[in-house]
Amino acid sequence: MKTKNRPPRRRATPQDTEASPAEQTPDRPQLGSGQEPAKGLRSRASRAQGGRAEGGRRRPGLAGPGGRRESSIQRRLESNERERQRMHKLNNAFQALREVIPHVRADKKLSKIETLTLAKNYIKSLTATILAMSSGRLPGLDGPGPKLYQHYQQQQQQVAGDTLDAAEAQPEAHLQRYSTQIHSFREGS
DNA sequence: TAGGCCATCTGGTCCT
DNA sequence: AGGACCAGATGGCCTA
Repeated sequence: MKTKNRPPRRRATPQDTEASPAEQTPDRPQLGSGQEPAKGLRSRASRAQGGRAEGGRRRPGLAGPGGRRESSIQRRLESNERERQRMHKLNNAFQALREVIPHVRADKKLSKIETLTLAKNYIKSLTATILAMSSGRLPGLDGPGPKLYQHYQQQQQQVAGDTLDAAEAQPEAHLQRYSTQIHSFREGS
């Protein structure tokens, strides 16, 4: 696996697009995202927002001065901004998730798919650990142990039924898989 | 240079 | 009706 340790990318500002009018094409509207400026590079927002005829899908409806109505363009710009904010929230959530997954090399940022996969198996390993502790300590007595274990068994039977993967239903397998993934991520594979 | 990852735009669809 | 959500498209950045 390659490293994904590059610095966060900047986003465009209205100033950006104004600062590079030569790169703008007349067939796309100007958008403003209100983010911090870039250094030497056009931001994604700047690019895709219509600076050039590249970045993002090109729509015939947007083409040409006589393309869309002003109100339609304005709605699209507002929609773009909302979508951008939504994706930023999603990315913030990913970052928060990365920060609670232990045993990950600090200098290597997990990709989104790595984050989700590792988190899933981390949760499973924690569940297996809790079960091992509670069922061993409270066999047949009052308390969460037996109920939790029953619930877990039901879940695992469902998983096994869905995936036809018997190993997936074994708590030990979760811990093993998590450990393996941590190891592989650490090695940058 | 290829491949992986990402940000952004966009139109369609779902939801409130 | 308007916003949220989703997936496809596109091109830039980075590493091996």
